[in-house]
Amino acid sequence: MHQFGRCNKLPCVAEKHGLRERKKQRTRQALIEAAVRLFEDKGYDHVTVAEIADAAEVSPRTFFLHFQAKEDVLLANADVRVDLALQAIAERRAEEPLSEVLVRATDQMIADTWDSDLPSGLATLRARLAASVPALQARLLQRYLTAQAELAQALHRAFPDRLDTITASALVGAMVGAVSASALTALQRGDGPDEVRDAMRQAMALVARSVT
Amino acid sequence: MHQFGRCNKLPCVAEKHGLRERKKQRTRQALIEAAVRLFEDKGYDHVTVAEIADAAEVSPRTFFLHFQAKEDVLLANADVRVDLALQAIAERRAEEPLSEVLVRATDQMIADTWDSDLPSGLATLRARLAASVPALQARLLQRYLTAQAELAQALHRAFPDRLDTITASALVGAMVGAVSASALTALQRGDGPDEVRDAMRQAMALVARSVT
DNA sequence: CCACTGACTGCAGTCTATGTAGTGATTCAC
DNA sequence: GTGAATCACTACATAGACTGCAGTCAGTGG
Repeated sequence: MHQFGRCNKLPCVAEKHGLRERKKQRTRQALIEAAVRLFEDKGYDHVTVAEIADAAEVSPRTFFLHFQAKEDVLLANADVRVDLALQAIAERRAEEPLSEVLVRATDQMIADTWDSDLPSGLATLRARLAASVPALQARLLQRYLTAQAELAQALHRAFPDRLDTITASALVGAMVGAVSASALTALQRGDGPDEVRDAMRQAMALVARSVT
Repeated sequence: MHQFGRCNKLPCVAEKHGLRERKKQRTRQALIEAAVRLFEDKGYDHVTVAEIADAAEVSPRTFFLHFQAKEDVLLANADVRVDLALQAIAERRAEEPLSEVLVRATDQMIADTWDSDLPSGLATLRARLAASVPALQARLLQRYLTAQAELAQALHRAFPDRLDTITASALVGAMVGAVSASALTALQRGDGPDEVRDAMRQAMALVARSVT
């Protein structure tokens, strides 16, 4: 379920960063796993940060050294996906049309979600909790917004003539909005990983059609 | 579902629900005004609920009898009027194409939101704070998000052959995502109300193009 | 071997938010 | 009118998220 020792950060280059760093990542992973398990058991609201820390055998204070807020422990891998999309945009081939870049970037994110979050059930848990816990929902949206801003800026820089700032924002907003909405609907319908991925791709294709 | 919403804005004198109700609305208004003034003075983060309550000459406990959370005091009158969009969908004329219904519904929300926010003196502050305070940002979009499911369902019912559940979700998600993202970008750029509205319309048109 | 960094700890404190038990002013039933 | 019910509001207490500070100690690098 939770792959051990898997490199969930960027390219596994930074893996050899000494014992100290490895310990830190082990603590972080322990916190995440403890949190997920407790959330599944007792529900988000009935789990305190102190409990999570206790289950991970660290001080409560340490939790906040790793995560800005209680909610963030569930969004731990979100940053990686944004980086993937940014990279995909940066790697634009000469004369590659906008629609292709957009699809490639989005497909990267979908693929990563399918790889890491969907099989582990993390995506399902997150969707279920996000639907029922307002604080989490808010935080999730906030994350999406900052990510969207980054992506929009990158896209605007990649196509300075074609896309003004507003259009770039709208395009990214449409893409993220469509993909997450369809994913959420599929998840709530009880679809399996493959079906969820297909729903996301379908949404992506829909938005891609608006850029010709 | 809807609070008694005759007039949620300008001084609606005719609300003669007895002395008790009038007193309640007076303290509510006092809380809002105190909050706005303090937020302008010291910034959102540096104002505590206790201070707001104190300035309004009520107990801190009373604040939470009127508002679910600190953020809500600024969004008190900024309800998302989903009804208008739902109504616009329900009023679909025979043979009216999907894209037109979509645009009509979205335009309703844009126009109404903006019209009712403009005359209020708080609109500017709310926009500025919504663009800069993450917690508010999230709370505001959260309201739109809750509307998405309703809208998607309505759209699916209006076009049962044309739109399956996933596509309807994707479409609504794309629309809301695009409009929100472009509005936020415009706001953060310092645009005035009219420019923000134009940005929203531009985003709407972009998404509308994906349905032919 | 030793200075230094940095992950982690414990504690005290702030602030949001809620539960509980009241009080007093309105409102209603008779 | 008068007693009872209602309800906004209060004071008090508490949970729990999060922070600042002053450390400890293991890991790192010279």
